[in-house]
Amino acid sequence: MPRAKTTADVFNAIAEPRRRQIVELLARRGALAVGALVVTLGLPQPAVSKHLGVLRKVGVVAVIKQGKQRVYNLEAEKLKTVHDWVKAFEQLWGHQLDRIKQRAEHRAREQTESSTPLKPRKRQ
Amino acid sequence: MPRAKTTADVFNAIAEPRRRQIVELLARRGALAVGALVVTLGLPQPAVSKHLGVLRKVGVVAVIKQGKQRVYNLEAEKLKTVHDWVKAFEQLWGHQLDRIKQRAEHRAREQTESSTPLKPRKRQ
DNA sequence: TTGACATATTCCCGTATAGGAATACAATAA
DNA sequence: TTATTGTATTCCTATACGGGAATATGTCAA
Repeated sequence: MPRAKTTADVFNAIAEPRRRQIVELLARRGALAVGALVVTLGLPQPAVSKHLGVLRKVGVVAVIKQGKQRVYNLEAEKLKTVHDWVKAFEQLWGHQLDRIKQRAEHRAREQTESSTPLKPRKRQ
Repeated sequence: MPRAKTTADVFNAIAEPRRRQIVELLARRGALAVGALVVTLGLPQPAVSKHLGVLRKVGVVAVIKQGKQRVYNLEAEKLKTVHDWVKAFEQLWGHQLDRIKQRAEHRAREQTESSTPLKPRKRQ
């Protein structure tokens, strides 16, 4: 199986730096038409349209027609998925790194059903 | 240019569901040897080793040798990059979605230097 | 040594890209 | 209609994947 499609989920969609840039822009400046994004990003228009297509397929942006323009705006809630996922590990960085690592090394002993006897590890 | 390497940055690395699973496991159960991950994930060992290789290259996990085992543990700080990125959009979801959309539509008018005059948009 | 176990690496394959170039489509104006 | 502007789509190519199978490497014990 190859890599998942970029449109498979939000994680894949925002893996591409340009697409993250687009998200940032829409967040900072509100909804923007394709042309505005083209100018700001300095990318060829088809490239921008393609990236927007990916973001749209995963629901991170939405379009509204406005004359001949297509105005894209951010659907930030869709980023909540990612937020919630990383947030779960928030407590693991910051301060008590050492305690975490110790616990980790401790657990490392009861690995693998073959439970290889390992020399005792100085704990706590 | 093809898609960026999965080892290009943390965003690309965690785009793969199995790798997110590995991260979750290491967070929940502390450091684990490859064998333990193989058992828990139900994946062939080479697959697990490859995923760990990617996570290791971007610094999300670290290895320590322990006998013939390789014990991997999470380096959660590396996920902070992602956390910080999405956190910036936190305020955009939640309640006042409508107000945001309104502002967006408002801004949509001063798009594109060609500043196409657009008919006023019914608001509220 | 040899053997057994744990893990990593290599090779193959079908699939999916991102970017560039060219073109198609849509909406409006004249 | 035709022309023009704004955007999307198609075709191309080089690159990179993830999984499977097979094999290599490493570490310890006998």
